[in-house]
Amino acid sequence: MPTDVAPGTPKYYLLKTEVLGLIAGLKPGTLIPTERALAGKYGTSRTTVRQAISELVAEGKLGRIQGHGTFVAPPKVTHVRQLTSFSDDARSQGLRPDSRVLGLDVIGADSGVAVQLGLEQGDPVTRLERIRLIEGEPLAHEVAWLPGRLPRLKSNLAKAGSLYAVLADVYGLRVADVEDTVETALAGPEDVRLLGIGMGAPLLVVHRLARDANGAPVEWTRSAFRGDRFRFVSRVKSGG
Amino acid sequence: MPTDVAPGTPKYYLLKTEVLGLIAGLKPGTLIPTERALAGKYGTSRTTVRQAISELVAEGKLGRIQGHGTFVAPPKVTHVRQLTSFSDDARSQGLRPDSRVLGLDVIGADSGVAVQLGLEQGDPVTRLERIRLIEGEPLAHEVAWLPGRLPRLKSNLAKAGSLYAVLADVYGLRVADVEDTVETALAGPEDVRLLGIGMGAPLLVVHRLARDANGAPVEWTRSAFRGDRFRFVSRVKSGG
DNA sequence: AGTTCACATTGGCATAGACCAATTGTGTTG
DNA sequence: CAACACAATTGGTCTATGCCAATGTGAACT
Repeated sequence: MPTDVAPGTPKYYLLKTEVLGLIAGLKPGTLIPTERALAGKYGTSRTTVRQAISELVAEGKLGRIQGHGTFVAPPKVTHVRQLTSFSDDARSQGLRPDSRVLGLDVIGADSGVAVQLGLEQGDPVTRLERIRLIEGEPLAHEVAWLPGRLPRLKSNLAKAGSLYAVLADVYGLRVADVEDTVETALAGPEDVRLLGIGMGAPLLVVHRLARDANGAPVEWTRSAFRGDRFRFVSRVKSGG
Repeated sequence: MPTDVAPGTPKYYLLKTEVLGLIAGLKPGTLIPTERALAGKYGTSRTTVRQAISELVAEGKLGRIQGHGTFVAPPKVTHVRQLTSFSDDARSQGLRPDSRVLGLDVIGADSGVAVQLGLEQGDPVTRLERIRLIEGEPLAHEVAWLPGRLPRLKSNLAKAGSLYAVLADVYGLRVADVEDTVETALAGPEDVRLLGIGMGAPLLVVHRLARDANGAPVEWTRSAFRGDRFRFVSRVKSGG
């Protein structure tokens, strides 16, 4: 461990940089020593080792599986969050996207959804809940609310894959502009279950409101992306 | 504490929801019981209380000051990350922005910066390091690299405030489009020192590459925003 | 009245140890 | 040879405790 450090730097942070050096250049998937081994090697408690490793996991540098071990994580996936769909974007990077529908129902809008979509509370909305996967790994949990009923959406969605394509081609709903809100959040039990991540793992939560050319809301979506596996890119061109 | 919970839910998570209920409706700034008091009240160890509170702090729900206490945090600031400047955007929301210049030098480009700006390693670049404040609170740490030398930038910047305004009006550099990459990161010692946050606090790190109308790089910036105090908004209009 | 200093309080960091849960390898059994 | 049972290993959670660092308070002293 380094000796010439700024005073006040916590020991777990030194250990963190130590482990970072340890894994530099290693291939993703390579197992690193166990927590107990690291604690012994660096003369610290397992608690301290866990804090260091927890942060490296949160940053996407390491992954860990209970009963198996801690390993070097694969690099983050870059997601260009434009009008393009999740699927198209992934494919353009040579990645194999997939989507699993967890639920598709017509329900009464709760107050939050009603406000966003400009409806009255209780008005019928279509709720589509999906898990987004890349290379077979679940990376995002997405719940979309669409105004009204969309008959046969499930089968249409199965055929086309992309929600925006189905909305445009089948239902004549064209998205003209979107507004995304991006913030950080921490994984709760549901995120843990659906995404296979650890409690408290950082998430990038995106709320999207899509409108058609007349400004009428078409879609209100909440997406929770794994913060350790994702980064977003947005491009903006000047009007002038 | 709740009794009818999903099996396998950690105790610290129950405590977290408990505290969330405790602070619902309280004004920002209100002090909550001390960690030791909560540990006693809920029959847990202080370690567990700290884990629950740490996550609430990371989510921007609580804040804490050593020696003082733990308190309800003010709501997040929403930042519309467009071509508009930080200052203009804050002002448009009725907030008082400020900027503190930490450093302004001409240096030789390191390899990373050279790649982004399309220069050779060692070519002169102007490095501008700033802290961004809103309502007197430091919320972001920003380092910008600009190709070449920009004489008298410091005084011009002091007059205009906005970097983009100075670049356009004084140096004739007009930003035509930008590409932002947003990802999560965790605060290290330097972020802690500059932003007054806790070790390991979540950050929203944005890398921006700005180009002029000819596609020539104008600016390469790394910004670290406090993830507990910020959310980003981006609007995209369809071309068609 | 103002300043200084000691002390109690509160959060920050770290230790040591215990038990649980998931995984994996091993050996036994059918 | 396949299937199952079991034990070892490894990460996940929690307790109990100690000391440090920053803050605020109040007494003591100019």
